[in-house]
Amino acid sequence: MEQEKENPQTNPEIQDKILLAALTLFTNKGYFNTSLNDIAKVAELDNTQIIYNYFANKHAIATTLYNNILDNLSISIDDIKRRNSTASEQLRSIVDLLFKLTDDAPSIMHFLLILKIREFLPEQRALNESPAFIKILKIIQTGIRSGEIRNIDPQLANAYFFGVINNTLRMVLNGTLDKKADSYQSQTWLMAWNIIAKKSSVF
Amino acid sequence: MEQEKENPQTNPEIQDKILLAALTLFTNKGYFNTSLNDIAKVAELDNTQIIYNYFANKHAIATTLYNNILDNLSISIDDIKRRNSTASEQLRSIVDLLFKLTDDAPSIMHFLLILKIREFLPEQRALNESPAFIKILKIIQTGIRSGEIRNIDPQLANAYFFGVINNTLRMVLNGTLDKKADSYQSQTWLMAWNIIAKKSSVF
DNA sequence: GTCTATACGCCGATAGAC
DNA sequence: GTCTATCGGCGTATAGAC
Repeated sequence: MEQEKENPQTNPEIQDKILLAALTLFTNKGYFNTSLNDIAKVAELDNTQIIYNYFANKHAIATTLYNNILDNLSISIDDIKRRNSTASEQLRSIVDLLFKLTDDAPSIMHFLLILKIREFLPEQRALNESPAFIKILKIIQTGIRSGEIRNIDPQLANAYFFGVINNTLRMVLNGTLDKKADSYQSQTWLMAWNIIAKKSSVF
Repeated sequence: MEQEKENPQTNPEIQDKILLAALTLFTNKGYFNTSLNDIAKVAELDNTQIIYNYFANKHAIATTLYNNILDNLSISIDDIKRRNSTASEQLRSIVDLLFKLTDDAPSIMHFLLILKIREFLPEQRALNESPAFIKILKIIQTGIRSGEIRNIDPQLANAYFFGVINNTLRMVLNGTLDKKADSYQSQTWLMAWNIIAKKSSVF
């Protein structure tokens, strides 16, 4: 009922088209302003009802989107942790990923940073309770123990660091900052990192 | 049609009750999950139709709420500018106001920081184009000219400073930070100010 | 100005022919 | 698996009696 059907008897490309159309529409107009008809049109389906071959209902489309995005993020973070040893390097790589996503896949970042997901997926756990975000908090905790990060409440460090990062990206997404995210990245990273770093050794 | 009726022939207290009920419900459940019936119930009206004596439609309720909140904010900022001379003092007072509001009127801050207003009020200008937020940007620009604030893009300074402030308040509002906003205020102000201040003279 | 009744539109979802 | 037809519900808004 609430999930993606397990055996879509049809083209998996169509499923992707539906998900992509839904992502675009949800971020542009909002979940409640988007009808299944809208999704079918943007996905270039002949018929609205085709959607029901792939998803039980509109809600299931949003759930799948949400899970796909968070799963990918979680996998990327695992990868980053494997490739980098220090908290500083790991956070630096995560910031790198988020800025890249903002330029290359703004809808995904819009979904994560701007949409009020609880409004249409009330049964899903909050973003900061998802594996991806728990892993980020753990990186911060590790950084505090290793002495890289100042000894403050990890949640506060998290709030400060990603306050700077995410707010900058939000302003790129909504056009208040008019250049590509990429052009703000190095400066923004420095600012965010220096807030929580033990010494401002980066300057 | 889209506005509050000019001559409500009835009790203005009822209008306030409707607005307060709507604010509560919009922030708790979201605009689209809130029906006029819900609002009537929370406002303790005998009848849903009474709402139409005060507002042309649901949309007009949201518009009035939005304008009231932004008007009050703008007035408070005018007041703050009158009472304080330096950019640092003015920003400090604005932060003070925002933290107070978070503890005393969380719905208002929830409306400002968490709701995706464009989704249900698409015709309204964006938050950062409202008088209140333009005034804040001007304070930052003044601070840069006077040498209090480092010479960077004012919008970037804005993004960094309020990234820290607003993200902290967001986490208080959603419970990720479990104490009152008040207990994080002085530390958070220091962090935010030191990002944009010319010298870290505050330490 | 209050309140009941009801119209109307939209949209999600189902049924069933092919 | 496609597609047409249609149901049913919800919620906004109107009409009109009192």
